[in-house]
Amino acid sequence: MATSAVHWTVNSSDTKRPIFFSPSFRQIAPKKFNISCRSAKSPPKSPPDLAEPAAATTKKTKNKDPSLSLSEQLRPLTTTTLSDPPPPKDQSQLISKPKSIWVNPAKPKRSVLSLQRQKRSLYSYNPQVRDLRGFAHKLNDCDATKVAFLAVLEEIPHPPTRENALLILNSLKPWQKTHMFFNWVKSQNLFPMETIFYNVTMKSLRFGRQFQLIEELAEEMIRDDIELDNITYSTIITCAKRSKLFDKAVEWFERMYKTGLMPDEVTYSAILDVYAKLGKVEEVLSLYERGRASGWKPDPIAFAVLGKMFGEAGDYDGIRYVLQEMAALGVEPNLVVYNTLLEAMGKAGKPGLARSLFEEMVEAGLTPNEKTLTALVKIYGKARWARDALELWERMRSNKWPMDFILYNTLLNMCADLGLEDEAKKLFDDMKQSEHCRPDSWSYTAMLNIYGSGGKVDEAMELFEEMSELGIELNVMGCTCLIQGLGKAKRFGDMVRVFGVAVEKGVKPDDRLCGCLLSVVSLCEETEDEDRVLSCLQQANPKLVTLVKVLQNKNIGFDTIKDEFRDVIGSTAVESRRPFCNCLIDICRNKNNHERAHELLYLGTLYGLYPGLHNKTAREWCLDVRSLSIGAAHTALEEWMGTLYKIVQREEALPEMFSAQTGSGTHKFSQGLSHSFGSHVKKLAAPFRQSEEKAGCFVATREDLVSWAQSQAPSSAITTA
DNA sequence: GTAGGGTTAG
Repeated sequence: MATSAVHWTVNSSDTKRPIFFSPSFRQIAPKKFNISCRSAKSPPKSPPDLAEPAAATTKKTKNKDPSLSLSEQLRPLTTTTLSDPPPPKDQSQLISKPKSIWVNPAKPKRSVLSLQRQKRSLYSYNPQVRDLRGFAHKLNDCDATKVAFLAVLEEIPHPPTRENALLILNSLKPWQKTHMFFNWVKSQNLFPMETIFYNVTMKSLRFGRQFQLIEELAEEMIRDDIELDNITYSTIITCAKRSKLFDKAVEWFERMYKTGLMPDEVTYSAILDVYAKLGKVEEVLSLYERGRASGWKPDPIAFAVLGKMFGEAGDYDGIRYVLQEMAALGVEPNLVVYNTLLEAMGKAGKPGLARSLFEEMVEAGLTPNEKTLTALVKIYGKARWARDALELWERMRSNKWPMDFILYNTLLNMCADLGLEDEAKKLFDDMKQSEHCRPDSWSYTAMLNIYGSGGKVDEAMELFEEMSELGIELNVMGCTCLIQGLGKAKRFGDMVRVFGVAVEKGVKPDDRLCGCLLSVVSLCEETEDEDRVLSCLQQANPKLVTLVKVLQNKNIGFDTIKDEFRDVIGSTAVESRRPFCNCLIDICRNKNNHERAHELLYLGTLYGLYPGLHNKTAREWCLDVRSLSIGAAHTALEEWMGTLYKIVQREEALPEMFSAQTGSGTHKFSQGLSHSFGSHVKKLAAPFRQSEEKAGCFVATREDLVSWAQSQAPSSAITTA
């Protein structure tokens, strides 16, 4: 056994423990990463080797036997992590030595990263800096053709010595210019091209996402025996990452190890981010730990990477782990870390904790920036925390915290989420008067959302005209909001016109827009209007129109309906399936075609569009219609009453309580499902009454229900399936 | 845009 190998496993007999095995870590170990599953009992058969420990005197360290790639090295870890048996129960040592550090002078552990960050060379002052900068600007401004560039190069004010060339190279902006200048300097053969020239050029190429060129330069360095250092590798890796070429990023990291170069913390956190972006949480954590075991004290950037990763996974335990690690290591979170963690808290669905974290940040003396506030506003909006959102807005204004147009738009979206029409209008006007935050397509969309759902059709149409005048693009969501508002106001003519303009301008109708058009169909009273709306829908989704027509043909049998329905729903985006079914039911009910409505509800249930519609416990049966349209909710109620009637007739067991949930419609613009459902209960003379404690909840006892059923004539009017 | 790493919108 290679005892000098990097620690793959935790030996329960070890007296020295890495800090990450502290009890606090165990309490909050992130999901899917149970370190305790690793045991010394079954280490990999041939523990892989990484590099030698860094020698204090050398800048970089070579690996004597770099035979295994990183992924090969990681594989045993990831395959054993989940399959190994849990460790022995005796954890008393862990608890008694939470702060011990993974360093045993008698048996030094292999390092996975160099603790010394690569030093940069120092610049000496160049007295010609002004001339050279000016010249670089000339090169930046000239035509990007080779001819034009070479013509300007003739005017170089001082000879292109190493220092002069480097200064110019550093001042060039578009990657094409940097690349041309680099090639020119190389062709002059005045001095050997050192690593720094490649690094500067690569950085510029990275701005242009020119990964292929960067890779060519790297290969050229290898060919010409020019050293690739940590700066070279981190630039290559991050360029690949930003171009979403993750396999390339990993490949170059592995190549680096194979040449024996140790990553420093910059390269190391770059690769952590690569694995994080790939969603490889276990790999990231094993790299993190092994870095920690090498004596690395991660900096805020590394923690931002971890925080982002856990946020993307919605993993709240992971977020707590990051906070805990920072506290244990005495690393103060900076603004970016706070921003990342706030965002992560939002994604993990923890608005209250996000709020506390924000207050902690402000108390620590940090000033929130646009990104901080955007994250928080979004969280409050999604949580429907109107009071917190408005208080925050007030604080933003009084503290003069920074605003940008993304924050403005997020505030507008928050207003739409909360139905804050006046506030939205004020924000929108602020934007119009501002210099740098003029309303864009997003802002208009948010306003169309607010006006469309708030029934302010004239205001919405005014914005629509304004957009045309200002040349602001109407996107599919704005179009949907507008059509929704116009449909509700029964302004079918305007609706058809808006749809036509939108399609003409390139809006591609999606399933949400089709669902919206379908809901407008359900609102039509005149055949003429219905035909106009259907003709729009015909352009967007002809199969859906066919289904609407088939449903209205009473001669067509259930099996055909079922086939057509399955066909349409199967090719519909998942989030639009239930709305489609709801609208189809509404359309049938409006045409007094109740039988079809019941068939559709049956089909919707059959294909899983209404999960959780019925909830049964021994004590209570509940009908939850909160995600149903009015027509669908009525249909479901009728269906339920029919079923309950039969159960009573058959004298089967019944619970004590029955309830129907419609929701109370906290949203200002909600349709009043509760009210309409209540009317339908009355119409059916169903024994439910509105609960006094809970709005949007209708309740009945077993006795109510039994006496109701007994009072019904056997040929009850209630439709039963 | 200091030769290299991390954060904002349906």
